[in-house]
Amino acid sequence: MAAGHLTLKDIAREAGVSVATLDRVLHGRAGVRDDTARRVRETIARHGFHPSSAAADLARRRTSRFAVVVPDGGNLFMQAIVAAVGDMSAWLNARRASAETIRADVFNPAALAETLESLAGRYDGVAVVALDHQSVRAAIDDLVAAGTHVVTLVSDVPGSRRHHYVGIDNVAAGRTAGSLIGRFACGRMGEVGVVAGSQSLRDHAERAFGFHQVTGLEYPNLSALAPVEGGDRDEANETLTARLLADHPDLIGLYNVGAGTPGVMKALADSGREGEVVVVAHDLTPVTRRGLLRGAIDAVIVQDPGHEARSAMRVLLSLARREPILAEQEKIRVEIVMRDNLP
Amino acid sequence: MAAGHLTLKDIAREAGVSVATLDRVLHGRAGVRDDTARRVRETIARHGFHPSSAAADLARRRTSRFAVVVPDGGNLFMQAIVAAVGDMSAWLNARRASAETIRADVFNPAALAETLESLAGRYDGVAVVALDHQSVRAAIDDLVAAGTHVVTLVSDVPGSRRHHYVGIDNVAAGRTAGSLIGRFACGRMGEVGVVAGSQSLRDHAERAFGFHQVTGLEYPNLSALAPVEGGDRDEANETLTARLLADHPDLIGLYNVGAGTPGVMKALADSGREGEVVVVAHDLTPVTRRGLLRGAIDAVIVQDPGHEARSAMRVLLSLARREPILAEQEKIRVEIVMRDNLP
DNA sequence: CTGTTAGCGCCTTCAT
DNA sequence: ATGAAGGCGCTAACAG
Repeated sequence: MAAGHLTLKDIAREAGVSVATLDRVLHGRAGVRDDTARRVRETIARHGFHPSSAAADLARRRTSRFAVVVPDGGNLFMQAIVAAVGDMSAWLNARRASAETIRADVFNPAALAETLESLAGRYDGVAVVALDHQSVRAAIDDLVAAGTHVVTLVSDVPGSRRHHYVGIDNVAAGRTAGSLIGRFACGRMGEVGVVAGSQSLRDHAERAFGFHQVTGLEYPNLSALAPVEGGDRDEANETLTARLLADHPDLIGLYNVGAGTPGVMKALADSGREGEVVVVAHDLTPVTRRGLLRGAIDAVIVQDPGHEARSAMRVLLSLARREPILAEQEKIRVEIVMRDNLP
Repeated sequence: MAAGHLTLKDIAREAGVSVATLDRVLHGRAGVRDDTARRVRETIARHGFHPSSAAADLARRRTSRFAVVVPDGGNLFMQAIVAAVGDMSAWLNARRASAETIRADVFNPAALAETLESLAGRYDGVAVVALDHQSVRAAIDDLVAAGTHVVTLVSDVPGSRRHHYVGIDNVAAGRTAGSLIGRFACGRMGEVGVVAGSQSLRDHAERAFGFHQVTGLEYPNLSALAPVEGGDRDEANETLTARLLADHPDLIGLYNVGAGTPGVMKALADSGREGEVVVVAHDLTPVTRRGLLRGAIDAVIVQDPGHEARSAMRVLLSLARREPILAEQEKIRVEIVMRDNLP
C-alpha cells in the first residue's frame, strides 16, 4: 500500500497496451483480443487498481435528472421525505445531478400511472411512492423499458421491473408491532383494535397481515379485530377509534398502521382510557414523540424518511453511473423507538 | 433548473472576474477586495452554483491515509468493524484514500496512548476505539495538535479535542434496556442482574448508569443489582452469571452490558430458568440472534458496526477534503431488535 | 489584488 | 484490434 496512487497510464504501460485498450477492458467494451484482455485484467488485479472516480466523472461529463413522485397533500412523513430530497440538492448538484419532486394522486391508480407515463424521456431516474395496481405496474414497466431507472419508495410494487425498492419489510414491521403489543399486554385478556389508512395500500395491508399473524399465533389472550380504514385522516381516525373504544370495553390494545395518529390519540384521550390501552403507532412526528414521552404511546415503529430519501438518491445516482450499489448500506431497517431511544 | 450545468468559467464571466478570483472567493482565501468578493458571492448564490466535486478532487490530487485503531483480540463486534473497513477499500481507493486497521491493547491506557502517539505524521486521519483515560486523552490531543484528524469510534473521550464521535448515546442505550426489562417484567417483583465487561470502559459505565437510572426511578418492583465485571469474556461471564442466579432465586431479569453473551446464556440455560428470566443484551451475533429466535433473549440493543465503520470513513474523508459533514446522516441510532425485526 | 495557464486522470472520438 | 490526442472543470503556481 504505497503512496502515489496508480493511474491508468501506469497500468497500461505495465500491461504493454495503451490507455484506450485498458479502458476498454476496464469497462468490458468489445474490441480487445481475448488474450490481451486477460493479460490486462491480470495486471489490474495484481495491483488492486481502481480508476479514480473523480477523473471518471469529470471526463464522462454526464448529468442526471431525477424525479421523486410523492402523494399530493402528503402527511408529515411524506413532507419529511420531500424535505430530505431538498436537502440533498447541493450534494446532487456537486455531482452534476438534480432532483425534482412531483406530486401525484397516489390513491388514484389511473392518475398515478398517467403521471409516471408523462415522465418518460424527461428523467434519467424516478423514485416513486407507488400504489400496487395493474396500471401503475404497467407504467413502471414502460418507464423501465424506455431506459429510465426506477426505484420504488416506501411502498413497493413487487411484480414490476423496478430496479430497486427503498423501504422496510412491512410484514416484519407489522409482526414487530404485534410482538410489542403482545409483550406489553402482559398476558391480559382482551381485544386489540387495528386502524389503517387503506387496505389497498400495499404497505398497510402487509403491516396488518404481519400484525394478525403474530397476535393470532402467539398471543391467544389477544383477539385482534379486523382493520378499520380511515384514509390516514385525523378526523376519520378519531371517529373510528372512538367507536372502537365504545364498542369494545375490553379493548386493551391499539395499533395504528398508517398516518393519522393524532385522531387516534384524541379519541383515546377523550375516552379517559389513555394509559390503560397499549398503543403502537408508526413514524416519528411531534404527536407520536409527545405520546411516547408522556406514556400514551408505548412504542413507535420507524423508518427514517431521511435515510430513505438519501438512499433513493444514492441508488438512482449509482444506477445512472453504472456503479455497483452497496446493498448492506442501502437496506432500510424496521426501527423500534420507545421513550428512551428517541432520536 | 436547466440542463448543461454551469461551470466556474460561466460564473466568472458573468461576475466579471477570472476563475482564479472566483476560486479564491469560493474557498474563502484572502486576496480579494471586499466589494469584488461580495459581487462574486452574489452571482454564485443567484445561480445556486456548486463546483463539480469530481473536477475539484481531480485537480487537488490529494490522497489520504487513514488508520483505524481497534482492540486486539477483539470480539465479534470489533471483527465486524474491521471487516466493514476492509469492505470499503475499493470505495476509498476510487477516492484516492486508504485505510489500515491497527490493533492495540485497548484495556491498557499506556499502551493505547503509545500506539496513538506513534501514528502522528504517518496518517491524515485516525479512527480509534478509545479508552477514556488521561493518557489516551493526551495522546488524542497531541495527534490533533499535529494536524491529524481524529474520530472516536464506539466509545468516546469527551474531554479530548477529537473532531467527531461515531457511536451511540450509551446512557440512552442503558435506559432503553432498563425500560425494556421493566416493561417485559410485567410488574413482577424481583431482582435484576447486570453483567458488564469493565466499569472503566466509558461505554459500559454509561450503559449501566442509564439502566439503573430507569429501573430505580420507574420500576419500584425491580431492584437492579450492582454490575459484576467479566471483562467481556465468556467463561468469566458464565461463572458470574451462575453465581448471580444461585444467589438470587428471585432474579427475574438480566442485562448484559457488553460482549460475552454466550457465557451469560450458557449459565442461564444450565440453571433451567431460561424463559423465566427477562434478558436484554447488546449487539447482533450468531448467539444473540439465536437467543432471540428461540425466545431466550427478549431484546437486543444494537449499534450497526457496518454503519459505524462507514460513517467513520466518510467523516475522516470529509474532514480531509474540508467538506461539511452531514450530521443527520452520520448520527448512529440506538436500535432495538426483537425477533420480528431481526435484520 | 487579479489574471493566465498547465496539468490532474480518465473517456472518447478519430486514425491506423 | 489498437493507439494518439483533445478535452472535462477545477486548482495552484506563476505573472503582472
